[in-house]
Amino acid sequence: MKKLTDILSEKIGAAFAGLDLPQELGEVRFSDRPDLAQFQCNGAMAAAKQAGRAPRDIATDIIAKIDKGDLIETLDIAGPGFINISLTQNALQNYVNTEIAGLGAALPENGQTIVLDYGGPNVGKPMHVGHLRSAIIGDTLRRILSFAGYKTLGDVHMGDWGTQMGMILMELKHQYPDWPYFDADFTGPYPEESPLSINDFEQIYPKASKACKEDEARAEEARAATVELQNKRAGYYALWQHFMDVSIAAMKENYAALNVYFDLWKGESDVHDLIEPMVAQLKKDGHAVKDEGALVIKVARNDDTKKFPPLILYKKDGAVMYGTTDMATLVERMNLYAPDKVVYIVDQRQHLHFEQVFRAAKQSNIVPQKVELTHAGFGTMNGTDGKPFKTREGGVMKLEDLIDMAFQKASAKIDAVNPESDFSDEEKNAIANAVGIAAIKFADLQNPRQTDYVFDLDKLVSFEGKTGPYILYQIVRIKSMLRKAGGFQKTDFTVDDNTQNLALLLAQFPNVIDGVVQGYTPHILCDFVYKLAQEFGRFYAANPILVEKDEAKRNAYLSVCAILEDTLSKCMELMGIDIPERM
RNA sequence: GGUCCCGUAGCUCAACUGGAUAGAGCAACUGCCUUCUAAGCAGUAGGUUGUAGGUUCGAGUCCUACCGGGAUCGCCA
Repeated sequence: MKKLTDILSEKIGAAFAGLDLPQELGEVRFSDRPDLAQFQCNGAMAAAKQAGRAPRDIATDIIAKIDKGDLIETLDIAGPGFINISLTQNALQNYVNTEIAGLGAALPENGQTIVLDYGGPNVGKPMHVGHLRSAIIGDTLRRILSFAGYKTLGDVHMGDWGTQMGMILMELKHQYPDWPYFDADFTGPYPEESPLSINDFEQIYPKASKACKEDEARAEEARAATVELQNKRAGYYALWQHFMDVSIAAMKENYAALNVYFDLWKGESDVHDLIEPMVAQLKKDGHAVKDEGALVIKVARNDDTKKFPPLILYKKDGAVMYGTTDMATLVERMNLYAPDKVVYIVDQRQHLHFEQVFRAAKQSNIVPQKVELTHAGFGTMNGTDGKPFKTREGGVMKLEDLIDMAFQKASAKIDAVNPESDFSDEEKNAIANAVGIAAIKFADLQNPRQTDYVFDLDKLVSFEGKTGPYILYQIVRIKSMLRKAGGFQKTDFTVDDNTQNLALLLAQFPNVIDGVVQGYTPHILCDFVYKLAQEFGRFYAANPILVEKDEAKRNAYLSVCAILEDTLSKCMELMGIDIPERM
């Protein structure tokens, strides 16, 4: 899937080189003035100073050196020195047919392995809307990187080993002191059934958290319990095991509903046994040192412009922190997968933490220098008041409640739009589900990854305008049309006045994929698929296709629609959004 | 206080990392269903890109100052 802009850049770049100017100046991009040309090159203006000549003169010389061949239709200079380029209809058509049409298959493997760390649900807490972004962005990046040729490994990386576990254990001890799990003399065996269901956790954690905040003794108790759990005290460990079973079952349900998948279901606890040897080695090599009662790795550098606190391996009470498990997790990942890149899709507020971990990992050679460690942070989900999102009751909205809300709304919409539909209950539910999930995922993904965004429930379950359901709708209209067309003579993509914009958009697909891969920014794909769907909408409204009398034209347009369906569907697939046959 | 991020249409956000006339959606207004799904299409209106300077052929984008908002800065994650 070679980029059209690369093909043109090579050609123009060679002309620059021929004038003893840097080849990079020949970089060509899709034009932001489509009324003037399809492509533009701004290099002549950039070259003006260094060449000591007027930009338009340079542009004139560049153009004179270029053989238009069958590729370029027009090549001219505009404004201060823009070089405007448009392709011949044939060239554009060939490109779409050879590089874009039938792109169902992923790109060839590039030999690189990339570990993606996303999800990050906590054991012992129900999943809420705050878990949405990491899951959706991470899973989409996994799909896109995979499509782009990487070997990807998505790891859910559960929070199952931190202080919140001690807090929950102690809260339960206060509520149920008679449970055998808390009896240090109990010799087992412990019950096989979990004494708690996932719904119980809704109450327990908030209570535990409140107690620890208000009462230092309780906080201390929780910290101590955490250490004991991490040392695998039998009763605590057995109870913790129940938390795990119950929580993981619930997580799997939530993630499956969102079409979010993981290759690895690892958690902080999985690397527990790696911590001791890792720390021993770090001490031996002089990386880990005692400081203010804790064992730390110092990561500050002389040229730092901000304060870099050390990474704490062991707190003064002996418990490990998430930095410790993150380090040990890197040890494991290097051993098991030897990735070229590790990307963390985690809240932006943890950026400093990851900078610390990355420095520590590189300083100690736990991670080889050439391995790329990236924190692809995402912004906070704020309420309409601009503060971190909370429900009216002050809590957070559960993920399954959000999903159900979207489902209900989609269901009502189906009834309203088509009251006499022949949808079976089963099909209707499937459609409502697909529409609801599409709405939620697309609404989230279209926000740039890095910035905070406002959690607006109405917007999240909206079906009109720049939304997931809009795109599904356009695809469904194509499907419906192709069904009604029955058999038709399939042709290549034909470029004419009515399909030119579509062709030009389709041609941007490789640039879009590349853009997402470079910046880990899925919203670029959202923009693309929306524009494409919109352009189809125009085409569809302007050109009645099924009733077209000219059979060659009818076939050609139906074929264009088929290629559009493939591309649009591919984009949705890359976001893990299912498409119904009808809606 | 140090460091970093943000401020673009009434609202929510884009703008391919310095390019031409700053674009979408929502909300508002006007048209379009006896042609393929109106969850749609076409159109109108809406802007001194927080303010003031600067850098240059060219600034929403870079620099400086100020105003306003946010994040973060050692034993939570």
